[in-house]
Amino acid sequence: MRLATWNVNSIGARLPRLLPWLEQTAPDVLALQETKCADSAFPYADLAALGYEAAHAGDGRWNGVAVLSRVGLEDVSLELEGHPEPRIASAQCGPIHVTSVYVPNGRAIGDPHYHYKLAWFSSLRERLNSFDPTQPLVVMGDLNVALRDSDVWDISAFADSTHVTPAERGAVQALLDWGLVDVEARPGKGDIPFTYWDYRAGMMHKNLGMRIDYVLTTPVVRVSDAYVDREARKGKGASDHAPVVVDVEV
DNA sequence: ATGTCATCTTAGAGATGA
Repeated sequence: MRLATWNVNSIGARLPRLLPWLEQTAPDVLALQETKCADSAFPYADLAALGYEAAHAGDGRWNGVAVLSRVGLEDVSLELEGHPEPRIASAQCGPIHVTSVYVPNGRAIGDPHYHYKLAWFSSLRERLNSFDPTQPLVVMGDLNVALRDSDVWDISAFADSTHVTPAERGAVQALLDWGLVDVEARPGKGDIPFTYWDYRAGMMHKNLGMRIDYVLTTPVVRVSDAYVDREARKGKGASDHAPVVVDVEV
């Protein structure tokens, strides 16, 4: 099976890039983040034409997540207890239970959104208690955390910044401690497999990026290949995130 | 690194968030 995750930064704006990418890459399951789309405007028909069912949580301008699948879509859940924003969507997709997550950005250390981010992570970890780490399970999406110093272009630029604090890293580590494995994409042409580059200041051109999009799997999901599709980040009309593509066997 | 992008309000540029 081929799994992928992609923060598309508006599915409406990205549809001319997303649909050809789906045809070319042909994932069996795709987790989307930042659809920025009311459910009534979600392009179900365009996706169905390519063979995908979709479970979408979205309320308009901000956030919004989805799970697309062409191998079945059962037991859909769009809720994280205590957190009404549409930041989680999960479903059983064939043999694997898949969850798409868009973790709050946090904005600045000490900001109310920073505490919200940590609380959201805590709820996500609690939610795992209703699952079995010996079963095939994937949690993927935009975690808005760089686990290691090497996951950002220059750690010295992140003094007093979010995404790299011990508390945020600890929140991701808690997911790993439950039994999830952080799938490491193979490097491209000698580059670090960043997944996000700011639109501003030529960051993509200079490869000043961050690895903040993750595919986390239980160990029974055997990974045969994983890569970041940097081509999808290039050119006109790109998202500021690149997709992460992972081939697995269950 | 702060050089962009997407969306909403409301009719054209500013606010917001990332």
